[in-house]
Amino acid sequence: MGTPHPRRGNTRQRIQDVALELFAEQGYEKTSLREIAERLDVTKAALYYHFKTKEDIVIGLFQDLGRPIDDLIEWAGTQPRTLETKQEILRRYSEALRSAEPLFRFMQENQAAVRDLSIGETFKQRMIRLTGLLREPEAELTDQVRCITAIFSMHAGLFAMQTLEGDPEDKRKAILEVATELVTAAQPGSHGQTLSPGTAR
Amino acid sequence: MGTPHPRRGNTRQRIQDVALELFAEQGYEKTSLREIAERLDVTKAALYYHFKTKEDIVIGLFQDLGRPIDDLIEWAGTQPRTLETKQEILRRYSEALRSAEPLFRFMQENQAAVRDLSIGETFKQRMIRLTGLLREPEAELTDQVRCITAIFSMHAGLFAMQTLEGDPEDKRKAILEVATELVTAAQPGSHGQTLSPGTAR
Amino acid sequence: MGTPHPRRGNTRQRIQDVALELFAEQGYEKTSLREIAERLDVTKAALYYHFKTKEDIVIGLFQDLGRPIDDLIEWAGTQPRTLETKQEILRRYSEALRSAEPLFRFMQENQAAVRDLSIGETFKQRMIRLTGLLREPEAELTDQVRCITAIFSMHAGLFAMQTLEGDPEDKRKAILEVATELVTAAQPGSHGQTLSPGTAR
Amino acid sequence: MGTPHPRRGNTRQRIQDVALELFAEQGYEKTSLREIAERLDVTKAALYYHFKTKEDIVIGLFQDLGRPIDDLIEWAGTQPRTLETKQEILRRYSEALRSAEPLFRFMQENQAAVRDLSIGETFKQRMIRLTGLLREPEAELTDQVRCITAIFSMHAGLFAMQTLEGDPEDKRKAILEVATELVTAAQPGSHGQTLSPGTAR
DNA sequence: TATGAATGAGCATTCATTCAT
DNA sequence: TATGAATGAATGCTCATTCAT
Repeated sequence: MGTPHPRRGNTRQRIQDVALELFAEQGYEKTSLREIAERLDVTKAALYYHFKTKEDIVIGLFQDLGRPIDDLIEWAGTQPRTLETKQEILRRYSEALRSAEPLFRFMQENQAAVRDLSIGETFKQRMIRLTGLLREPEAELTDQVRCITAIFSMHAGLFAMQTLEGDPEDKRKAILEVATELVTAAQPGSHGQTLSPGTAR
Repeated sequence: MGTPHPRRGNTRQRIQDVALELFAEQGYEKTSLREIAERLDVTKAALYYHFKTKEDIVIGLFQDLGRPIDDLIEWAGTQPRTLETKQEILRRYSEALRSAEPLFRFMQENQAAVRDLSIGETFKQRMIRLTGLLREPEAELTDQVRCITAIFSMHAGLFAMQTLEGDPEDKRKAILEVATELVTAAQPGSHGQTLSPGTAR
Repeated sequence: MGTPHPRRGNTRQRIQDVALELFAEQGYEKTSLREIAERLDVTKAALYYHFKTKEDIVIGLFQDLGRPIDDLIEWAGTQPRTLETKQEILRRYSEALRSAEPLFRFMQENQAAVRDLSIGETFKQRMIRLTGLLREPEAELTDQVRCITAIFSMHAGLFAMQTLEGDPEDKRKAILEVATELVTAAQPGSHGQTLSPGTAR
Repeated sequence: MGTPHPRRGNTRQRIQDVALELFAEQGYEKTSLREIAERLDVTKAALYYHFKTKEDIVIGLFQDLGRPIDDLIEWAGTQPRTLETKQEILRRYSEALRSAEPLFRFMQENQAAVRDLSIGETFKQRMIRLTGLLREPEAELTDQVRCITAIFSMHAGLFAMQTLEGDPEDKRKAILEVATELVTAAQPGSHGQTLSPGTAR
């Protein structure tokens, strides 16, 4: 009675949407399957038809939304390790983050929880590979720190910059500019150079 | 001394120690009071003699270990907003982080969980005040980003730099140097300046 | 032939085969329809096309495989209550057990579960009728025990004799011999007789 | 209100009592902790204060009630392997069964379920050791079967003999007598002997 | 002759918390 | 300064079953 829910074929997608929303908003552990189910007006058992476990939902999200990062890493692996490549990596990473913001906020804010989900290690490996593409293992420690900071400043952007007023897109560009600057300064032979005004677009 | 229950009367302290260790290691939600009690070889009820709730343990930790940050902020409020002050803030912050590493790792990795603990907001306010002391509200967006990044790169240091080999103390100094550089570059009138080699100690 | 789905149209049979295998191996309650379906590479719903309920699968098994016992009882009812008849009953029962071993092991090891399946009572009645054909109600208590033991020693053979080394068929014959001996000793007027070497084949 | 249940100190015992009763009556899997708790008028959580898992309840029962069998086996191990010893083993086993009847009925009727409880293997080992004390490994197959049957006829007594009318104690003695007879007949050098009237008491 | 999608009831287990002693 | 015993509420998950297609 009422609307007796016609078996819509998009339930799996809807579960993922709601789950990500709640995970990002309240945290992974605090979000119960009951809550997700209720919000979708289905039973918990329905969730289990589509996903084998709660963790499986996260895996699904990661596979669907984490793809751009994988692509980026793969692409970067084929490029020469030039400064230009590194700058392009940052540019693309910035965009990838924007397109999957909730997922990354979720990972960022639930590191402890995510750590013992199967994807925790996967994700960590990705980040290591990504930073590995930016830093030169033989460079000075500070330069390596610059590169890693470049990446993580972008993550910080997901929440720490909320305090800043201004158009989100402007902020994103500013963050990218600073990150680019850091990577540029870390480039071998660039020491003592002028901080270039940046070329982020 | 040397007994399994050294120096009676310090149970409160021991609870905090074990709790912080477990919170940082496994996450706040995943750590149960049963686990803490077992590890201390007391009953759960004993925990409740010393702390009113689970959240209360965190509050206690924060009051005891978060103090240096409070002091830092208060001190900074009395100083002139010069570049030197900002550099000194970073220096002190770096040290504060080192001395309370597990607490900060815990906060960092459990943001979602901490957010709806009473100290969540408190902590957020502190960070806002802290970044407020570094950045100039009228400065360009990129400069503000530089300042915020300076702070958060230090947080990232708590885990992201594990991938880097080298003495932890060396890494800390390198991170501080980069942060200092960022804040320096953000200083009004410094644009186009040479990146100074840094003065972190 | 030889394909994973040999001879379409025999699904009902295949369900019974797999179900019995799993029921005997893991127990009735521990075996879920999901498991059966997965092993057959069909959906749970398919099972419901062939059987109205889980219990129905057991009923089906019983009807198909329990038949020899029914036949045996019916046949025995028409025979004179002589010692020879009783010996023949044991011989036939031994063979019936062998031919439907998994079913009997299942019943043996899941008595509690089977008890509140509709066939539980049916099965019990059969056993009562069967022992009724061997024992003489007016005989001494020990003689009655001998007869009942004769039957149940054969059930024990389904698992308890695993510990014994030797060819299964040899064991079966030995069990039959002992059972025959018991029934023979229970025969009115046989007391004080020599234990005959047995005539089991 | 009503009788606000004074914290009685015997809850653990009461749990075991009710659990065994229900396990024996309805089966292990079919008996839920909710049911046990309700029957005791406590919450499920209270059960978990006393037992770590459902399985743990069974383990507790086994430790408390299975003791006599352990004692018997240990005692038997110290005795000479004479016919008299074997007869005494049967006598004691018969009594042990009587004193822990519900536990054994439970094991008997829930073999499948018990098999993958930790005590399943334990129990099996006990039975193997027990039968090992009766049979002579070098004897003929039929003699070995006789010995194993002797033991298992007693188990059968727990349910199969319900059909027999008569005082339970009389039945027990009759079963013991038949079992004794079987073991006696299996004794080396006894072949062709007269079936002795038995000496069970 | 099946499947895809779902349900309702239930289960074992865990948790933070309470309170009399 | 603790403990023993318990609770109420929740959680993730599984199961047999249904039904439209």
